[in-house]
Amino acid sequence: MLISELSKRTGVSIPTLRYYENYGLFKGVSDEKTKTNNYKDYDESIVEKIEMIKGAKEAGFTLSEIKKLIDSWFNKRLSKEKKITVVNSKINEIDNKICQLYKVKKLLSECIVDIEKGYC
Amino acid sequence: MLISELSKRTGVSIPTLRYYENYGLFKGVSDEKTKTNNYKDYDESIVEKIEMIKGAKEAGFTLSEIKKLIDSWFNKRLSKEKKITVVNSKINEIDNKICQLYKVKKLLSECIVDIEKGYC
DNA sequence: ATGAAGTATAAACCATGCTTTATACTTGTT
DNA sequence: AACAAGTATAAAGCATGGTTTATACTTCAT
Repeated sequence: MLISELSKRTGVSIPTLRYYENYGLFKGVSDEKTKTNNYKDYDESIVEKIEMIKGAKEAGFTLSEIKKLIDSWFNKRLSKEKKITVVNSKINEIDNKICQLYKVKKLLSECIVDIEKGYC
Repeated sequence: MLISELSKRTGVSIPTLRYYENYGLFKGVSDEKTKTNNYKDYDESIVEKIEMIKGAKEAGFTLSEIKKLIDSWFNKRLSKEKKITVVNSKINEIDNKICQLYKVKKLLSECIVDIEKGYC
């Protein structure tokens, strides 16, 4: 598919998609031999990749972190063990974030009690 | 306490503290009458406030969001009910973020299975 | 009383993650 | 054939959340 469809499918704006592609998060292919233009083609796997990027971003990861994750993920030279190590360390980070969020939630819940008591 | 101690107590750099103060997240007092300087004094409640800011930031809230929360929190003119509404809506946002993090975690766990099977 | 260290303020600078603008080529419709 | 709409690239612009720099005053130890 072309970039406009990719944008529709993922809900990510065209400039942002180009920014991501330029950043190295994914790569469309432009078939230089058979086509007169250099329009790029994006396949289904890229839709999935972008959904993953969106999720990771909402979870608070930076593009640089996401890129590292994707790079190790699709790097054929990396051993299974090393890939798993990278992904597991991200899972740990997510656990920490979840833990942090529960702490803030607790703080805010206490805050509500204080408000009800008229302390603030 | 003075700003350098506040920095030590909270682990937040002095320029960042000044940035936050300037942003309106808290306010030190400089006693114009009794002191020859204009050094500001920060009390214990400000340490707590900054811990809260740190937590909220790690949880992914922007300074602008945090400011709104603090403003409503300490705004005497706001009714109990309105304060509680503001804080509850933040709690909802936190729940959503937690949910999102679990989704990404699930994605990464599936990814590990794929790596083990040699799919990527 | 002098120099090092702490404080304050303002302004410039910087990285991240985009968005906007400008330019140029391609395609598709009429 | 011509014009709107889509694609590509590069560069500039922008908001957020700081850090760095420059300048000046205050305090503290000697």
